[in-house]
Amino acid sequence: MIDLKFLRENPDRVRSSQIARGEDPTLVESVIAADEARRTAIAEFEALRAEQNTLSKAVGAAAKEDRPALLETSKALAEKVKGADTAKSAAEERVREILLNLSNVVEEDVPVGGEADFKIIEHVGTPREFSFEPKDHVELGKILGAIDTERGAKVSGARFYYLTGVGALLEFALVNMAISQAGAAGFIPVIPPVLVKPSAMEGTGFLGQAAENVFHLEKDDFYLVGTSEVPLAAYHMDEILPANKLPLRYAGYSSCFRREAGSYGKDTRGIIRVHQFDKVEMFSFCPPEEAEAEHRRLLQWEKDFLNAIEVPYRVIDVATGDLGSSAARKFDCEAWIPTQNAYREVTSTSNCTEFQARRLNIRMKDENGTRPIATLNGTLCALPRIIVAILENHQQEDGSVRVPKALVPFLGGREVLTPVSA
RNA sequence: GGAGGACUCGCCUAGUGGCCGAUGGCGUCGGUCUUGAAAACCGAUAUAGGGAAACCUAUCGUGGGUUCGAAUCCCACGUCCUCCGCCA
Repeated sequence: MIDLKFLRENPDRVRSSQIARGEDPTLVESVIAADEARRTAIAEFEALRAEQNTLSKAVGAAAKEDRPALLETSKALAEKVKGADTAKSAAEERVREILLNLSNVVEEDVPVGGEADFKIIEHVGTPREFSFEPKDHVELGKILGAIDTERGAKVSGARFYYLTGVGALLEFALVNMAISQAGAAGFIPVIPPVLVKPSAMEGTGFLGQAAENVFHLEKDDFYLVGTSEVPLAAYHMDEILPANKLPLRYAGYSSCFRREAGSYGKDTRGIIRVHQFDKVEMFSFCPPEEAEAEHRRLLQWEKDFLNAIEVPYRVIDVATGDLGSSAARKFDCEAWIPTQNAYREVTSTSNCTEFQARRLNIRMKDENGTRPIATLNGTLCALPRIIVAILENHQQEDGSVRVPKALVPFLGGREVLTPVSA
């Protein structure tokens, strides 16, 4: 949710942000009009209410014989107050409704355009030249006894999989490596709930344009989170955080669930796009004026992790039209996937400024009083995709896979993953 | 799932229809005293909204209701605690 006052004072900023995103700029006018109506309604209600309050006091103080007359007027007034109250609530609700449909205001130098209009910030590492025909991760997963997509489909359907043997071990190793890296950077490790109430889902902005991609348990009105960003952001819902504790950084490890509606036919092979996967996510609460710097730090930690697993990747500045509604800016890291001859998104970091915090009613307190706080998130390690990147980039001709140096200690000293006998 | 009990301003607490935005203590902040500190004493100490301002309005777990008037009465829900049953 963007700030009403900011919108009132900078309608043009908001309008151009909406246009850059390819979203409706006329919402700005709607909010301003609704806000006018709201303020009028509030003034009316409050005037009546004040009158009623004084009158009510008079009733209590009045002599017995004067009461009936006073009660007469009071009763009539009570009716009016009720009406004005309803009108006020409706007007406020109206403003909120429109406000919730407005996306966050994008940062000034974000590239404008759609999904394809991202700007490449840098390339790190060079795609390897293979002296043999590289196998894809599905095949490697089979050879290593690490990934079983067939049985995943048998048991749960398309886009499900089992990680087995060395595949499961690889997940544990990567999670431990991620958590230990995060811990060194001051993140508090967290294992959050993955079923959340609508308020948490809505507060983080996932019930808007992203709604079709979340699993909903209708009977119990729970949502399955698509990322631990949700329970991490909502962790401090309705709280005021003291400034001297900021930035507060959390590293959440959880399963993530995504319906992948509208992606039929995309990435149907393998575990690039699945309904359920595990992820270590960084989340940060910090003062708004530090958000941009914090965003850069999150990006750096993502790069550190990718550097540690020794895969080539590039960093892109995601274009306005491809940002989530909460994000003012987003950087993606895309790892090189040899068999696709392409860079594919493996991590992503967003600066949500005060947008999420305002919806979740999270504020900070310093000597100048309470004010909104900024929230940021970034993927440290999305398991399946990182596993894909490792298997495909470090494979050897015989189907074995070299373990990146940094990961070796987390795999009990194992330096190579070797094919299991058939 | 069943039976009870609780929920008040950072914490603890007073408050059963108008004098209550709300008592007192603790904590915190400022001051007096002191070389400094402690103690003692004095004072301050919620949030949001409307208004140019004076000031006004809302908030006692949440939402409804009764009433001229609700922290206080009624209903529903939520959370926590205790006991019973079931269970990884």
